Amino acid sequence: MSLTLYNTLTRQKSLFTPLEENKVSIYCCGVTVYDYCHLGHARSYIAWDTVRRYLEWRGYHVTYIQNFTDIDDKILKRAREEKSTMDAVSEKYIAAYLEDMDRLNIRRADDYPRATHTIDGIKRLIHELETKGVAYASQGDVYYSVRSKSDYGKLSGRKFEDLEAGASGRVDEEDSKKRDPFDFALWKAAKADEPFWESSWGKGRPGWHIECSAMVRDRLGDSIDIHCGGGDLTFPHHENEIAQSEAATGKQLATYWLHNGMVNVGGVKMSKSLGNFTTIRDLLDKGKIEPMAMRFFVLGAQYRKPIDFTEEAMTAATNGWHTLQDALQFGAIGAAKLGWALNGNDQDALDREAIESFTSAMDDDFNTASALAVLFELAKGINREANQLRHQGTIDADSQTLFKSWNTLKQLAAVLGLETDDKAEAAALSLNPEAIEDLIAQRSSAKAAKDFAKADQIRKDLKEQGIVLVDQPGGTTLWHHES
RNA sequence: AUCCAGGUAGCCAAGUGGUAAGGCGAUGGUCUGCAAAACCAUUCAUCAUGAGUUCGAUUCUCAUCCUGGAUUCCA
Repeated sequence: MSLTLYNTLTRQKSLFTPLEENKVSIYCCGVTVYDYCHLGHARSYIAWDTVRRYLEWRGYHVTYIQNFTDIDDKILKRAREEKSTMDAVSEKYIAAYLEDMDRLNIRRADDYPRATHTIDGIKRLIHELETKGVAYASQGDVYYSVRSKSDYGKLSGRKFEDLEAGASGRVDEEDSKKRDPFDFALWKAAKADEPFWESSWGKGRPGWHIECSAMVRDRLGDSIDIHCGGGDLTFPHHENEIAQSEAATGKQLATYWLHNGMVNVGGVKMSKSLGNFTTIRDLLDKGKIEPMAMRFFVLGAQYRKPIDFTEEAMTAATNGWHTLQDALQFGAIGAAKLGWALNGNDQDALDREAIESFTSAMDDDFNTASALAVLFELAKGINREANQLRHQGTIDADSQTLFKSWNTLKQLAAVLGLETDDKAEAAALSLNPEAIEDLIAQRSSAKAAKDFAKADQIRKDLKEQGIVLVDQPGGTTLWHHES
């Protein structure tokens, strides 16, 4: 089996071959920190987190770098609005970003470089481009000369004629400083009351695209394996990154370019500028959806496809996740009633067929939707046995076989970042079984005396503590933890 | 307008040159004093439209229509 992925650069799926055997370097375009993250950001970073987890599970040693853009017009605007400073605004939203992503079980990057911490690298890169004659200074600004690069447009599939068609009628205030309207800024002269850095071109700050080129080089080198980000960054951002980096180094910037599809609302892209966004913390804090259900929602479609955000979809995702969650939490029940030893290191007890199906789904450009079907197959078997155990006190399957299914499910779900809260599980299991049995006995007496009000009250009380009672034929009552 | 991606059951969503995974929902059933939950079963697809290639296409090619993204900050 071999991993194949869709490369925006070549417009087709191709075999994944890292530059260095068993090692993968990933650079992911991060957020501009001037506001809280919305579902669109969640989708993107859940997708890349899953890619990273899968590659590691596949045996690669992954280095994952993601930047924060902390110098930008919108941050400055926000700072003025909040009567704050650029730094304070950045810090606030970086902290918020990390909080949100932690809740979605998105693992922290190996490093989070920031534009403002990479000024030297940025200036050095611009100087190199100037020396090579592909960049020029103009009234305190520095521009990249797009036409100096013969393969400009190779990532987005654009030709200059296409660009001209789209640019017609648009007049940029910077145009007077540019030699060509398609040239873009590497360095911008400082405006009054804005933060700036000293440079040989005068006081100023970096343009948007250059920071990523500099940070990739600084942290990962001239060439990396995977560069990823939202599909809306393909042009001009990633196109320009390629232009700058490759002009400077003469080497290919990234072998694979991966782009995730957008989250739509009512058929239109969710975006801050349109104002049709719902923040992650709003969804999570208001109990509209659980973190893992949000993750499940995102994983329900292949990462390149657009997905629609609707109330209905949130409900469906929640219900779907609960089905998997039930099966995942069966481990605790298995330990309590079937004597399973959960030491978290059961590499041998795995369902090979399921592992293979899962791997072949994920090997095909990270097809999480298809991979989830494998999880549901496993969950189905587990939940059926769980039902037997709850209702009859026994299971049909062999305990070891069942353990194998559960163990496989647990591992594969973790590869997708779908994990249950073990602490809550443990807390629930710590309730005293004797006390529960005692209450069940009281309820049985009440039922025998036709005092159904009392019987229902006992059942209700237990329910509030997470204990569900199931009456059996013949008068016995089994109980289990709510999952 | 140009470039890119896509149009699969009530909804979401995989996939394949030989008539199509999975999830959600719905319906019925098991169980029960009544429930709830869970489990079991079942239901619905001329795979956007037209043409072409082929023994055969939903899957390949072309055209058309529709949707989204990009061309301006954007995950």
